[in-house]
Amino acid sequence: MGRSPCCEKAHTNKGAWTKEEDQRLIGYIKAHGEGCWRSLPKAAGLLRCGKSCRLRWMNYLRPDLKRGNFTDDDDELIIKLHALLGNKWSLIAGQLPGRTDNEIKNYWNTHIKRKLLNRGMDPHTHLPSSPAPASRLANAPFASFQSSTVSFARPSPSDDGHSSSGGSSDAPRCPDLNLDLDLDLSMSLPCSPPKTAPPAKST
DNA sequence: AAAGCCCTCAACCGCATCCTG
DNA sequence: GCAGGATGCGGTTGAGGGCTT
Repeated sequence: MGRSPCCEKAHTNKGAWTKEEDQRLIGYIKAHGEGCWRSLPKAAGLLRCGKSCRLRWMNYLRPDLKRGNFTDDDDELIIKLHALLGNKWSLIAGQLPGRTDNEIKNYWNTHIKRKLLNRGMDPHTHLPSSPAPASRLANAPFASFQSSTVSFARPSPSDDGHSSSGGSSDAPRCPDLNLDLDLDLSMSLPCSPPKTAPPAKST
């Protein structure tokens, strides 16, 4: 089916945002709040698609964003969450206040993937990428997490390959596991302090 | 000092899901 | 119950910067 474009592409800017555009967007959202992304660009005087505005705000302009410097704890948490959730970046981001799904996704692809590969682990399955001796497993902190903490049955993301976007029939939102994330995570993070602070909801 | 290569991050695109009429 | 519209998510791409040769 021909999906109508989300905006009049002929009249929208694309590419990097300018300072002025940022200021307009920030000013508008401060005055009117988030929401109605489709109509926001026009109302704010921006020649941008609503999706682009939302993305810019969510990933870059939001005041509560914590940028740069992932800690080792963050790394481990992301790895564990990825083992639990797969490529559900927004869910993972939800456990890391101040971080965005895009940021985590990029960080995963650039840093953590390599980190896991260096540990001899497959970044998709979180299993040893090659038949590894037990001693090697013991060297990987996450391996112990795998075997001892994560005993839930989760079809490996790359197992079927087409788990993309969870577009499978009538499955509920998180079909793969019982997502008591808040509980499970807070009690299964051996290496991180009780940092299960809920997303900083100011006001 | 210059050229080429690699890495990182911001942004875009298309699809899936949710919500409302 | 159905259809259409809006929003959110994940994958992918391109530009810019830094590093190496």
